[in-house]
Amino acid sequence: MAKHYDVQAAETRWQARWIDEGTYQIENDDPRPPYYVLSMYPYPSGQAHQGHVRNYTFGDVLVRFRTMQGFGVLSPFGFDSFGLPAENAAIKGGDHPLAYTEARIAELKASVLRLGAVYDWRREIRSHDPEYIRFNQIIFTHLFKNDLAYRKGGIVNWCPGCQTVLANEQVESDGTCERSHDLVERRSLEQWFLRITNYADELLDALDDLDWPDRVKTMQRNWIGRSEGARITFPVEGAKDLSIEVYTTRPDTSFGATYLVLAPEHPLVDRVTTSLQQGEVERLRALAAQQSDIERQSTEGALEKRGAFTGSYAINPFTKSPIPIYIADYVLASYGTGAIMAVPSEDDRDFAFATIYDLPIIRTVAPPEEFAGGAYAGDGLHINSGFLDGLRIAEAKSRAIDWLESEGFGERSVQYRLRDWLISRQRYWGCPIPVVYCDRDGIVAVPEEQLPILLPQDVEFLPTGESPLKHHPDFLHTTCPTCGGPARRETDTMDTFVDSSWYFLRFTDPFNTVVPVNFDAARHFMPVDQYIGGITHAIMHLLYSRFFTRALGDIGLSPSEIREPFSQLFCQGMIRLGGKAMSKSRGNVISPNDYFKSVGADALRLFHLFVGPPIDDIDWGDQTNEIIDGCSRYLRRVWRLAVDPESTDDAVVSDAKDPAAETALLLRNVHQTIAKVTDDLARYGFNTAVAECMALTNAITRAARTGVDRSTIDEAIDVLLRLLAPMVPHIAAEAFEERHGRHIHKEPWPVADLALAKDDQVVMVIQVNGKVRDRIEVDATIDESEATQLALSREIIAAALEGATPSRIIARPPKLINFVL
RNA sequence: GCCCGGGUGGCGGAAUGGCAGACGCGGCGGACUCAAAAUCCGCUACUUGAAAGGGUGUGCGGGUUCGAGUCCCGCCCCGGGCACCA
Repeated sequence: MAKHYDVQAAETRWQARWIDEGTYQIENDDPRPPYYVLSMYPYPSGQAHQGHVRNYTFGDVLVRFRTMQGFGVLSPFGFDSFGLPAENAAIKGGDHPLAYTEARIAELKASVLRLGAVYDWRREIRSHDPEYIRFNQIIFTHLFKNDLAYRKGGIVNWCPGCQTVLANEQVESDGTCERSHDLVERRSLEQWFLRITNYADELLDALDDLDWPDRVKTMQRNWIGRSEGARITFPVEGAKDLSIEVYTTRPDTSFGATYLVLAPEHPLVDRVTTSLQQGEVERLRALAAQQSDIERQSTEGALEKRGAFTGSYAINPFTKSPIPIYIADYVLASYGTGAIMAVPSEDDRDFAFATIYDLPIIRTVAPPEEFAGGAYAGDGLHINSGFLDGLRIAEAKSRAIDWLESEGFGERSVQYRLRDWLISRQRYWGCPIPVVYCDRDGIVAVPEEQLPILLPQDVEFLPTGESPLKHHPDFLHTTCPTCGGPARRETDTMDTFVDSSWYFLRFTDPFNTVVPVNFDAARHFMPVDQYIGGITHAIMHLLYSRFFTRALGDIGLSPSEIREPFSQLFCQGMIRLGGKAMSKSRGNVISPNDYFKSVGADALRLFHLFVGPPIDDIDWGDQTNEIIDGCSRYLRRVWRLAVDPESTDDAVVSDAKDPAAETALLLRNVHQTIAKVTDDLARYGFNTAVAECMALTNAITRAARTGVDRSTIDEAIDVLLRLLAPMVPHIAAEAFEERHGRHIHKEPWPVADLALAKDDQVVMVIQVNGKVRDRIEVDATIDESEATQLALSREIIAAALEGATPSRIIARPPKLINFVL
């Protein structure tokens, strides 16, 4: 009597067993070669969605595959459990963020367990755990002491929807908040920053050697935005002690600098503005201050209203001529020196501005004959440029800088688009910044032994837009750790990206209660061999993590030789429903739970692996359920083949051929499949790995019908089950146990015997003038002349040649022969 | 505007410069069944042809090559990222 496969029972039984037996627990002194597979830890949003399923399935396949290959695989899981949704829910009258978050974690964890993804759960991290908070705060105080964390006032991004400031990385290019999509405002506030800019060059240069997708590397390069040029000092005419420094990437065009432009917020604006121009300058400053970034960066609108003359002049050090000083909103205070020299002949914006304000335009690079007019940014010979005349751009640049340096008017300078990372948030549900403000001692970091500073539980969540911590006297009022006098506690919490910037290091030894990172464990497992997650984190999380890994190393909290956290990164495609990315905030989520109940986790996993290349986006559409049913059907077929062979024996015989040849064919198939699947899994070719397994299944079915002996078929089935084990772990385990009483996930990965995999008969294609005219089966060792003779002996070929003698014969035995007339 | 991807049957997708369409979905036909479901077997790019066979075909136009989905040049379309950064 055939054994029925009860999907629910089998899947939950194996899931319990992997945990109970600690199959995927790993010790830090494990003697096997280490291998670290990590899926980006999720924000706990409740039930898993298909994006999670996809991510964790890919990771799980690698964990199980590498384990079977003999690696000591570290596969941890955790939750990025601080964040706004929990607090917003509380404000809307829901549970306390803590209760809310833990309930959502429980839901998500249940889905992950039910998917059959395996982790060393002893290592689970939750960002809101007091222990994790403590280490986060210890790291912060070390960053503070090493001057990598600092407090600074200035213009910052304020999201009215989230009621907090944001890092530059969290503002989209259209000036909206990356979370809430509210228009971000500019406010002048004092905030906490981390000095990521100290690492700008290293973060940029190290990208070259990283095995990451090019688009992610490009995005990081653009974000860091290194540019090389010069700072040039322009003395202000008639004011001995006053000069304006500009940054330019084109010092070679300095002879064409016909005016200067300061950002409206530039500190010298007041000093260079004459009383006559006061009104005009004030009008523009007021306008710029109230404008959002989006308006200010718009290229639309009349430039007439966007600039103002200050009334003063500066001396161009190259020409010694006085040039007017303007202010304009298109010059950003935060980049370079907040002031530019305008060269209208070689810069589009300057050209447009100069045209409207009727400022002189002097060409310093000769444009080509056919040039239509306007600003010319291309290469050419310099003109009107004194000692630079006749030079091309590159040479002129370096000569100009040499001159500036020798004359004392400026120097070579490198600028970055990257700004320091603003990490303070005016919200409750995050890691408190462990600092107090004392009237006597100023800003004081809380000593390590007094950490963690935990969030008070007894707070009220009101829709006032202010952090409840500000109104919690017991939290707010404290004593200064230095002088013991009264002090005020910092009420801002950290950006949750801080939590996720080092959790992968913590995973290597989360049991350690003394230090954030255990050096030995980090050296053993780091860097992460395979990091898997969405492209949405291409800049923020991945850049911050690269920065943290370096910074922690440099301040002695982690081994300093570990510079890069993730040696290989894989960004899976999105899942779209109705043309839109599937996400909880859009409410177009398809829960995996229904599929667990109907077809089971294996079928759903198989679908995600098979449907297409993992890097591509997938559309969840009308056909999706049919494909999932097809996956389920395939698995039932494998079950019957492996556990219930009688059902296939019924159909036997009709096809009986030469059993010896068929047996050899099957064996060849088996070993070719092993080679292909092994290769595919190592390079994320999951869809083709599945296809190969299906093809092998077809071959075994046919072999059973054509009289191949039982032992060869059994051998093939056992290989098939082992190849499938990482992808569909439950049914493979159940079938293998049924057949052998052993645990398939403790079996070694099959190794291809290349001698057996070799074809001895192959199909040779015969072409005439590159067109396929015939194909014949030949010996794989056939040589050129044999192949040619054989091909010429074919009637079809003789007919195609029409008696002519080929002028050329391209022979590529045993695959192809091409007669060229 | 700049920088990445991508464009292959009815659909998802395969193809180290060498048989285009593996594998699957859907469809069609058959076997089993009283019947249905399930399962199994076969066919399934387009076109012409009764058939054998022929012709055409990987977004468009050129090129390299004995041979191009694949390499090169120029376009078109789709998706994504960046964009007063001096």
